[in-house]
This record gives sequence, structure tokens and C-alpha cells, in this order.
Amino acid sequence: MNATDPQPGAARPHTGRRRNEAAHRAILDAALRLLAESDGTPVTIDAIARTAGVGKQTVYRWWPSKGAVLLDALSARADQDVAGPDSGDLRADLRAFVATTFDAAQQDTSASALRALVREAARDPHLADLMQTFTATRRTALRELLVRGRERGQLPGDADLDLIVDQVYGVFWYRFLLGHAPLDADAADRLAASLVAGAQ
Amino acid sequence: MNATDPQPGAARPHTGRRRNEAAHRAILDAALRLLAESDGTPVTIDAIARTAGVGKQTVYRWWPSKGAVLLDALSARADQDVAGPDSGDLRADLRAFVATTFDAAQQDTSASALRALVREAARDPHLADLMQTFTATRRTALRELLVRGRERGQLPGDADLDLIVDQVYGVFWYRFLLGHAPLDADAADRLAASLVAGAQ
DNA sequence: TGATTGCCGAGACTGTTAGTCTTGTCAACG
DNA sequence: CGTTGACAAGACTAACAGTCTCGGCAATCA
Repeated sequence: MNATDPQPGAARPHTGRRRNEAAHRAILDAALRLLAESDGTPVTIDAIARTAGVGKQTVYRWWPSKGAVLLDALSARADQDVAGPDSGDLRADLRAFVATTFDAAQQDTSASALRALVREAARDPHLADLMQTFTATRRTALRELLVRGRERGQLPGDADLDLIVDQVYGVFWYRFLLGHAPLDADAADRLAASLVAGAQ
Repeated sequence: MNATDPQPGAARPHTGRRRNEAAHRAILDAALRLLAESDGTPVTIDAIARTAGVGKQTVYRWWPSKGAVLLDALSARADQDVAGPDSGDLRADLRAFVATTFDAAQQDTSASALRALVREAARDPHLADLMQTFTATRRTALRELLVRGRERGQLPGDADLDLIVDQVYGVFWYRFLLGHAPLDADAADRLAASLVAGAQ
């Protein structure tokens, strides 16, 4: 130890080769493409690295796990408007919110990518955590939409807002993952109507 | 080829050692125990065989895949009454059905086993198929309950019964898998009331 | 009783994948 | 030009599903 030793944590001028932003983007692009093309088979890190023309170590230099890469790839694309609609009419707002949610997941590129992501999350607790954080913003937006409706007297004061939120996202994920029934504008319309009427 | 050759497919008297029923049961018991104890880590065939005191080949002699073993282990326990309640009052029937469904999944032994099973199904298409068949009987029972209600005039003729079914099972699986909100009698009550009122 | 048949436990083996480690190269900076 | 650290390539380890092989043993039949 002498006076020229760097302080631990002190800002030391960067030396050496800089990180390659192009490689970063190439990895995300490759991950998204592979997620979208995934036909039920899991997306492998080897495939991502090879598609991006990058060494595996470079992937792990930027992200801690495969799940983190996949989620990052998808969130980059789903750079969504978090604010819910606010027209003054609860039923219309709810209908618009649900329709938007349903519609976003039907975009062909996102759909299979999102399904693949859920499959990965099922056995990667770290990714499951990241996804919960990610989806929490949408849940919150929906809940605030409902609170506004309740304050306007369009929902009874004792309505179970959490149950309504779970009905929306429960139906959404259930149909999205099983694919046995449509997630179209008509379904959104009926669901919104049923929820508003059911809470009275 | 001569006259003493066995006919293909002809019933030939069984020879050789018989299958060991005790091993069969030991495997199911081991699978169920490991599923229940699974703390998020996947249940392996090696572990099942070792716990059951059995060779891996014996497992594969009785079941075609790991998923089949797991599902069989759980279905053996969930030997359910498929018939839905039929009191003449839709709201009461629906409430009872939902409460029963919620309650069955809260049994501590089944709960983590079922969660582990869903995780396995996420990456084993064969198991996912088996599970859909398995859950279809419950969905059908619920739908028939709703049809009876509609025939009694307790639901409008144009009510979207499939949407109601999906609202029940959507909320159920969503809360069951995420564990962020309760699946208790009160939730069942509110959900049933909301669905009947919402369909009017 | 002894031969045949087919299940049994044990565990070696193959193929796949996540994540780590190694090697030689190359770019940034002093 | 020397030091540093990112880079591509790919070897390596550890799990795991599913297959294969082996010697042993139980049920049946001649």
C-alpha cells in the first residue's frame, strides 16, 4: 500500500477497449428475432450469440442470465404508454384499456416472443421476478383507472378493485397462453361491460 | 414360418415375471412427495427413481415421459367429483363451484405440487396436452352449470358463457400461480356475484 | 426341476443447454 | 509502445431427459 494506490470505489479514468454498443444492439435484435420465430422450442444463448455474431461471454458481460436478455429484448420493443385512457366514462375507459391490452399481445411479432418468455419464466425465478416488476406498471395503470371511476361514482364504494384487475389480467393471460378463445375487440367489449355491470 | 408361429396380435399367455405394483405405487408416491417439496427447482426423474428405490428404466416402462408421471401422481390424488352442484339457483351453484375450486387448490400438499406441475408443463408440450385434457372436464362441468342457469332464465340468452368460464379459471390460475391475492371463500363469493350480475 | 421369458435395480451412456473459463486478438488511452 | 480490458471463438463443467446394457430374479410351463 502506498500513496499511488487507487482508492477503493474512487473514480478511476477508464482504460482499455470500450464496450461495443453495436454488439449490445445485435444481441437484443437476435434475441427478439429468435423469440419471435421460436416454435415452442426454447431459445438458447448459443443461438443468440451465434445469430448476433458475438461470443457467449459478451452476452454475459452485459446481462446476468438468459432471462434478463430475453426480457430486455422484449421490453425494448414494448415501450408502452403507461397512462390509461381518461375520458370521464369508466366503461369506455375500461373497454379501451382492455382492447389495447388484448390487441398489443396479438401483434404477431410480440405474441410468440411473449409466450416464449413466459415459458422461460416458468423455470427461471429471476426472470419471473423481472416480469412481475414489468407487468406491475400495467396493473397499476388499470387500478388507477378504476379508482378514478369509483371517485366519479361509477363504481360502488365497496367494489373489489383488485378482483376486477385480476379478472382482466386473468382472462387475458389464460386465453393468451392457452389460445383456445379469441382476444379480440368483441371479447374486450363484453369483458368490460361485464365487469362494470357486475360491480354494481 | 410354420404352423406353430404365434399369430401377430394373437392373445398369447403371459410368461415371465409380472410387473411389480408396489414399484408402481412407490414411484407415484415419490413423485407426489417430491412435487410437494419442490421449492421451485424442477423435479428430476433421477430423484423420483432414487426416492422410490427403483431403476429409471422401471419408470419409463410404466410412463412415456416425466410429465406423464407427474400428472398421474397428481391426478391420483385429485380424484374429484366432476358433477357440479345443482340447487336450482345459479348464483348459489356458481358460488359453490368456485369456492370448491379455490379450496381444493389451497390444500397445502396439492398446491405446491400443482404449481410445480404447471412449471413443468411450460416446457413439456406433451405434459401441457395432458393437463388440458385433465382440466377440460372441470371446464365442461362449469359450462354445464351455466347452461342450466340460462335454461332457467337466470342468465340472458345471449350471455357469453365461454367468457364467464374463462373469467373463473383466469382469475383462479392467475392468483394461484402469482400468489399475490387470496383464493378464499370471500373471493369466491364476490367473483360469483360479479359474474351473475355482470351477465344481466 | 429346469428352461424360457420378461420385469427388476443399477448405472453407464448420449445429447442438449446454461453458465464459466481460456486463449489469442484488437482497440483505447497515456 | 505498453497497459488495460472488451472481443470472438470455443473448450469445459454440471444438470438433466431419455436410452441402453447388464446381471439377477420371479413367474410360468414342459
